[in-house]
Amino acid sequence: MATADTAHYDFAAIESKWQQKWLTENTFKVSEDQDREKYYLLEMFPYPSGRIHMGHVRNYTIGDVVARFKRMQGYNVLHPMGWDAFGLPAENAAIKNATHPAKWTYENIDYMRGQLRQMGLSYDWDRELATCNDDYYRWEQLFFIELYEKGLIYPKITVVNWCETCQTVLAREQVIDGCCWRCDQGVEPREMNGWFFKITDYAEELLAECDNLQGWPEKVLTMQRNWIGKSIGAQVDFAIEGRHDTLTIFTTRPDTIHGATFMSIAPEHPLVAALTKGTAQEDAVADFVKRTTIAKQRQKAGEELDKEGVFTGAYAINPYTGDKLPIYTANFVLMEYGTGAVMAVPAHDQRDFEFAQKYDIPIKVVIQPEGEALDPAGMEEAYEGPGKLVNSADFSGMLSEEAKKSITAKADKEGFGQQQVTYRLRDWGVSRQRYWGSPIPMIHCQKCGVQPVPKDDLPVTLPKDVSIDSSGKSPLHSLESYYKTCCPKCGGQARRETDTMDTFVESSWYFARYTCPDYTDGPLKKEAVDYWLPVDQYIGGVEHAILHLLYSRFFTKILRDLGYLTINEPFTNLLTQGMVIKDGFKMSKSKGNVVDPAELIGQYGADTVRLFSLFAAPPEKDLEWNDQGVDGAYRFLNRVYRFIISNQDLLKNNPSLPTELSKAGQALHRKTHQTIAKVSQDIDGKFHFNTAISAIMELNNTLSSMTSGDQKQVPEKGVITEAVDAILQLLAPMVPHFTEELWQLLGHKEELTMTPWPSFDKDAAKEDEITLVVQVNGKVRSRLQVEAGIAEETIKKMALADDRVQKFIEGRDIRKVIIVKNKLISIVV
RNA sequence: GCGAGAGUGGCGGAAUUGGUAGACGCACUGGAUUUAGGAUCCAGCGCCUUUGGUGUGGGGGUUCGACUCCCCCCUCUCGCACCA
Repeated sequence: MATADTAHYDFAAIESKWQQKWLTENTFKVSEDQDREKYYLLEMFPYPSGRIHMGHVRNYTIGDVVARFKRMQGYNVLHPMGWDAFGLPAENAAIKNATHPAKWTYENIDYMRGQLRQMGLSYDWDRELATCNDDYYRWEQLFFIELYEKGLIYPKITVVNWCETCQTVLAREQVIDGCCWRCDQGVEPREMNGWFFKITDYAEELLAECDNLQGWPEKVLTMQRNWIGKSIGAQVDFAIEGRHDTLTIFTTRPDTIHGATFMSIAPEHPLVAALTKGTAQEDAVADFVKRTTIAKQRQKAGEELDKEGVFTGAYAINPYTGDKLPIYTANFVLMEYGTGAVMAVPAHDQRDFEFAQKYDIPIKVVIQPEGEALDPAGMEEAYEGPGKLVNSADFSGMLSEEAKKSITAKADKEGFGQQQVTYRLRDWGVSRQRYWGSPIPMIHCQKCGVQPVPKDDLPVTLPKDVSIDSSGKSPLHSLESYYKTCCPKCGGQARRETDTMDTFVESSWYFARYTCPDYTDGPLKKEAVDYWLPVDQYIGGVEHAILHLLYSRFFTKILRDLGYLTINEPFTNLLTQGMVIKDGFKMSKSKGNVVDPAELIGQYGADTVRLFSLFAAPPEKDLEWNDQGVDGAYRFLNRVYRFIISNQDLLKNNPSLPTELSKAGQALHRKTHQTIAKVSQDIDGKFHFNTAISAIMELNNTLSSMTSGDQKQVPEKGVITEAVDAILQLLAPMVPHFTEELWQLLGHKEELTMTPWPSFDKDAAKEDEITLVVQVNGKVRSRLQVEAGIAEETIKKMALADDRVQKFIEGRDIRKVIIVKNKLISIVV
């Protein structure tokens, strides 16, 4: 510890001292305790990329403040940490550095664990887990098999983006202008067999339960709802002229069906080839399909292709009108949504309108908006709103909403259609042709087909003795010792599935495994999950608003249905923290605006870095990084430090509060309790750490100005002690090392971590003197110092007699006087 | 295009059952102290034509009183994006 006249506190010594103590004493270890109320606080676990960045610092600081705050409030707080350790970057790093993904990953974990400890985060390190360990992923292999048995996992052949050079499948975002992001070679569509989770079975529940997630930001819920994308409409079969098969379409506007003048189907639709085979159109259509496929692949995100299509030569019959409608294949129809085919109503759908104009197809109005008469000849765009039906046989005269029901009912009754609910949500494809992931526990037998690995044989361990070459190809596909196996059913020779699981599978249930990370009798220990789950507060970046959070919600529901959990939703409250920005951009290596937390911690200490990241912005907003702001945080801590050091003797005997207080004593006592109230409210549930810190700064400013040399009246020792204790207690969750050290220095026996959060005295916080604002015609003209609760008549007299007020009311009629109790008096002249 | 959110000093941000706009901090300016300081302390700090006026993206409205409520418009950020 430094001496009194030193300007800076010795953060390095203090921080390592307390970190050592927390580590060796296992201070934050918790277990189930039925007598205490639990609080499960979780931050999204990191990918072990190498070193922590500012985003981590911010995320984990926010979480740690809440954890420490709740602990001081008396909760049994579960606050774990682990590693989302599988994934592609490890393979890329392995190629680049000629190492092994496992080595790279475990080294990163070791390094980053040290960095997190340097931040003074209050984790129960006994619960640390890494998803690349087989004692973790073995359980998701078990889930996989159980879900397969329940029919919630199935294999499907899909078209994927395949890079022949790299021998791998590419995700949509890895295809850049139709080429591989890594080798820049052309990407081709390829049919591949993959495993799918039937998340669509849960679409309705996932959607409905959004309404119950009151602790989630509305923004995230909206994104989830849109992603699930429920629409209610009708499915209708159109007969195809001269053929026995039918064309089934989905529409949300059955009310417009009498206005259909053509049909459009997706280029990939199986009927396209069937309808044109051997006809004059065959070549033209095939050419169009090929061109469109390429164009779609090259299509950049956000880009819309010009509407284009080609006539197939076939006609569909509108079951309502008997009209013969030409069937086009069009580039804007999506195979993956609805049935991949739509009826086209140019008068009431903008896309169809544009298409009809281009190809000179008739436009038929069947909806008339109120007070307007649409004329097909004069229309410049489709009318998509509601209205009254016209040209619609028996349905003419109905309003859109009624017509939707009646028209669908007719289809249902006559057997050519029915009401249909459609979701945008697709089943979750989890197969990855990657090495560094959890093996999919399936076996392919020529004779018996697909067989799950027997549960007793789990885990299917990812072989470590492989080398990763620069091709990017997973070594598992050619590793004979791995894929060569026996069929569990017939015992014959069989091939093991060589794909691994999407890493999102691991992160979909880790929060549950934290409750019993060492449990070996199963994935989840009932007593542990029942006590700890759900997570009370989850904190992480908004970039996970859709996928990770949706998959976790889905996993919670399937684990419930498998009997492992009893909860419906994993995260009661969600806080999505903003990004860390510098010079207007998100910190990134490519922008060159990265600030390394390690350097800052070395320069200022963890407490300062924590304090600044809390103070600079409220957590849900982006944080603009400012090096000078860090200085400010550091200066504040030093001011507190110097005050305590220089008043050590006064504070050390821990004087108690006198019964009679001087005026100065009363004022400081009041400010202390007002600050306790403000900080408690700001942290609890609101997470307004920035305003909490500014309130503590105010208290500190009051304290130092009241006790500086030239004051006539200084507060009593007991009041000063109370204020100093409050400052340390209120700061404790944010700057834990700093406050512990000073707390100990002041002679407190119990660690601050274990000390209850201070309570505030309502009476003490009450103001007895108030500044009353006097307004004339809505403008502030004067201020009055009055006692609280003074009579309104007295106030009125005082205000009217005030010199500054007199100037503005002299010689005018007073029309009205409005008094807002303890706030202001407004005179209208 | 659709959906959500946001526009307040030089900067980060405070303040909304309508009631002192700019808390707290950064930067800046002046002073003190110091061998020196990027340390510390004191004072000042929205703008203007400063006994006053004006000001929370712009315009209008309600009100004694509007950052806050209502209407119109502009800008920015994020998400989705040919979803039939």
